[in-house]
Amino acid sequence: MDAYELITRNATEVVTEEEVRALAEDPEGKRVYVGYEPSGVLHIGHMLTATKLIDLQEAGFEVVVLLADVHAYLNDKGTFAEIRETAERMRDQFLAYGLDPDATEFVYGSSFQLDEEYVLDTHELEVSTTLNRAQRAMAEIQGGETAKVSHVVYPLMQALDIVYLDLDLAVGGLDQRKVHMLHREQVPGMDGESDHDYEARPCLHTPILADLDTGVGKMSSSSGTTISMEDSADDIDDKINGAFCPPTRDPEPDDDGNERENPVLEMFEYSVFPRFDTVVVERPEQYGGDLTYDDYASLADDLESGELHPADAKGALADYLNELIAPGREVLAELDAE
RNA sequence: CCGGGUUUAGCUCAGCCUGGUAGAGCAGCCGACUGUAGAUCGGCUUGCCCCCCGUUCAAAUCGGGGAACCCGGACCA
Repeated sequence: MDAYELITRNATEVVTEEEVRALAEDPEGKRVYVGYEPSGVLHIGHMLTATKLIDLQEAGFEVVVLLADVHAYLNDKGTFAEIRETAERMRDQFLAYGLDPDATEFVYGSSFQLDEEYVLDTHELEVSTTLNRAQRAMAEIQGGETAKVSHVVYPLMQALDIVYLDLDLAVGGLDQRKVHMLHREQVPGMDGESDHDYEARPCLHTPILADLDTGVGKMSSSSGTTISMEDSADDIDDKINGAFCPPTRDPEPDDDGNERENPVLEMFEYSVFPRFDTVVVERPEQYGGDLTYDDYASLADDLESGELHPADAKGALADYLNELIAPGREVLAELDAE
């Protein structure tokens, strides 16, 4: 697999291909980031972007993980002290998940976002950005709540973070795309208070997993079923077993006409195969014995043809997810024991 | 600052006028059927009715006070 392929695999959107191809020519030492609001326990959505970061490390990138404490504060996630505490737990879990400690820099947002230059730049963006624009950028992140002033400042700061962290590439879930587009449109026109480079950076967007139980919409960490670092092996078995999984890549819409995905296949594609060269599906002799797959496509083909039964696929998915989660689960147990 | 509206199950809401300690839809859970899930059947759970005070034998319901949120007006002479 060449560098560009590795950098962009499983990405639903690359903005722009040309710019990322240029990075792929010499990825060594280039800087990429993802920003996360601190959260006590990583869920599979966090892990999905982390999987992409691991790809990028493999390609030679330096990874910056922004522990966005100020953003979490703006999004009403608790007192600043509480947020800082969960941020530390989050860092440990990312390392347990497989980020290379020598190639990963963890940065607290508050370590630079309160500097005078940064604050003035934020105000410059406030002047140049319409309320509508900022609100639209935030809509996906914000959820159903009524917009607060903090909600429109939030995406402006994200646009600036990419500048202040001296990045070459920004990564995020597809829900971050409007924020990234705001960065690309607004930042290049800035006067800017600092010595950083105010050029627009390319962006890479990872998929958003479908809801585990229905295949409709996106998996939510706040409601419904999600896979997280604190799940026991049994929890994962139960959750995966309950997942929506028709024997097809492309399920029919539900009765209300909502598009549906196959979340079991999505997790194989986006979480399991990027981290394991081969996947063994253990299967009782009566159903034909074990199956081995080297890539996602052949597994999905077998599910569609009926060669691989969904129940067996689920068993294998649960095992591999458990393997990915186990180190983080141990870290959490140690932290909680203190 | 002024005015109007809203607040009841996880969600959307009905009930309030005409007091008798709560309902629907959706969601969720459990079973049956499928070697998974879904669909389909069958069954089940859930409530500081925003808070406080009062009236009453009895308050989600009436009266008073307060809170949160939504919307609007005014201020710009």
